[in-house]
Amino acid sequence: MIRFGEIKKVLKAHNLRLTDGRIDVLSIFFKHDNALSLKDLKEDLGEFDRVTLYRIVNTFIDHGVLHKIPDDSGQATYGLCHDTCEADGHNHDHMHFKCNECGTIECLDQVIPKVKVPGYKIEAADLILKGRCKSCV
Amino acid sequence: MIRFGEIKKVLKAHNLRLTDGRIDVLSIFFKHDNALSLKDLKEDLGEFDRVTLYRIVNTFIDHGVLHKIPDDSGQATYGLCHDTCEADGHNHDHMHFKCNECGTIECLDQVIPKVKVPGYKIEAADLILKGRCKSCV
DNA sequence: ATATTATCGCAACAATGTTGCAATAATTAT
DNA sequence: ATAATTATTGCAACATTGTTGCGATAATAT
Repeated sequence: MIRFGEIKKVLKAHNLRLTDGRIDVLSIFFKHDNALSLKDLKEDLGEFDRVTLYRIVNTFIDHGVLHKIPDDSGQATYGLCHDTCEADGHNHDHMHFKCNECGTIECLDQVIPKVKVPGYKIEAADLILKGRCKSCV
Repeated sequence: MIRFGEIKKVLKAHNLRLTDGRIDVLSIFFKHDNALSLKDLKEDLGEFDRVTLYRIVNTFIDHGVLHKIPDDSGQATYGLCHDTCEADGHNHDHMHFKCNECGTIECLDQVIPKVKVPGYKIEAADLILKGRCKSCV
């Protein structure tokens, strides 16, 4: 069960107005514990304006509510941010996992190991593991 | 200087016919040492059929000549594969680097550190580092 | 309750992904 | 070297997704 108070808190914390669309989108993310693509969201929402959804997701990214997870399929997915993300910058250090079987992408708790590359200044990293998830092993 | 023999060898090795378009595309990859997007290629090629380019790149991926590097910009880039890639599967373990300054994406020689996640079967990994590249530090 | 300001919904266009198919080019067999 | 075979190209066409502008509408502040 998703509490409205939870949702409200998140939106307020990120300086976002409480609108129906945003509440619906955020609810969907709370309901799932995996990352979702725009397509997933659209399907879950049913009748919903494409552009509005696009803008809601982008606004969420800008305000540190969601983070974008790149995928070589071309279909990016989005995952909920942790408390550490704000409008002025994301702050992620966890890995992602993509299941080759069911296609699900999820955020893992594990932290990306720090690597060094001579001559380069590394500021952030994206690690996407691929294989079989818990449910598909 | 790019040798035609080099190009020919690669195409033949992957069971691909030697066509003008493929030679041109492959030349571009040999000429650069960073990954390239479809847009980059199109610009470099000048007059060139969009669909043909799209198919050439996809064919190259299918046959293990190029690999796709996901990027959260939505614009995927492509990099040359090493000898280990064949039509029946890619075999990469190197990291990628994206420069936040100049936008360039390159393949690094360094190998992605192996990680384990309890309950998951990991078969492959994509690591994209972000920061300042050698030229932009 | 009203003023202010952000968001929505729609139209519109751009860019990219994708398929079918006839024309053409590359390879193979003769 | 030529003909037969097979793969690739170029184009049209359509689907999907990204993106902007703008008036209507809804959310917050006064």
